[in-house]
Amino acid sequence: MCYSVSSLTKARLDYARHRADDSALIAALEKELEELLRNEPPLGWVNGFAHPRLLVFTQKEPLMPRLFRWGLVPPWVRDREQASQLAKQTLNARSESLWEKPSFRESAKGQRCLIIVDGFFEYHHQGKTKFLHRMSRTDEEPLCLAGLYAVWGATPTGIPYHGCSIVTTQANPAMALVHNQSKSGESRMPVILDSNQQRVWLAPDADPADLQPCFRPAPVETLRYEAVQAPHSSAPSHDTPPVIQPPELWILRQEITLL
DNA sequence: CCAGACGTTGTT
DNA sequence: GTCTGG
DNA sequence: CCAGACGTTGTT
DNA sequence: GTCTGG
Repeated sequence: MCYSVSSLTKARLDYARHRADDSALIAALEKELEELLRNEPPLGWVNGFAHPRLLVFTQKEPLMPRLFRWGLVPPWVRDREQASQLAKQTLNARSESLWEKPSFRESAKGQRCLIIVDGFFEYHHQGKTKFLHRMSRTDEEPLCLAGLYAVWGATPTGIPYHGCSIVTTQANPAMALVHNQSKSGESRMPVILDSNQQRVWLAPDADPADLQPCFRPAPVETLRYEAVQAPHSSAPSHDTPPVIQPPELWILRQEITLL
């Protein structure tokens, strides 16, 4: 799950308000953000395998906006080829196994981050037809996802690669319906942090037990679940796919409302 | 010992 | 050429 | 994004 | 770097 997101300039800027509480700090942060995003195209739809740059706030510098590529490469990776292979395997990180996986455990200890997007995408299947859905917050705020990051290839020759990974957890009931695999198939969603959980996730001294409560699936009412026109190309798109209302999804709509 | 993996999701 | 999988 | 598949028969 | 599988 969570292999595509959207990340627009407005949402990125909106987020500045949450990262600070006095007006001077907010102004400074907004300035940093505008600088950082000046030449950064807005992404209405982007596939993780394209490794786009996403807006993150790190545990080390919680008030400094950064752009990290989607796809974490652990520091022990030897060569470029292996790095690009790893980056494709680390778009997501299971919250249940963060502490054991060689690719994630060092990042889990000291390189956690917040990843700011305004939506993520998932397919709903009906027979041979699939309907792309976009999930966003009902309160119109950007989504703050739990993330891990790592820096790779800090050599004299090249610029190091900054990569990140989106932490996932069990799907909430609405996501399970949208992502209708039912039965033994387990459905997943990204870990979405409220403002309290954001502080916990970035706390430098947090241990696994402290972080566990962050992994609770977001309440159903936190998100809006909309069918959208699936992009024709897998290339990153400036435009957010438009919302559609196919009659085939009337029952699904009803089921979600009744939750 | 040493080469090879190191990951996730969904099987509609 | 087009679809799928990672 | 981009590499890889794209299929059938018949069973040491 | 560390673990697993053959």
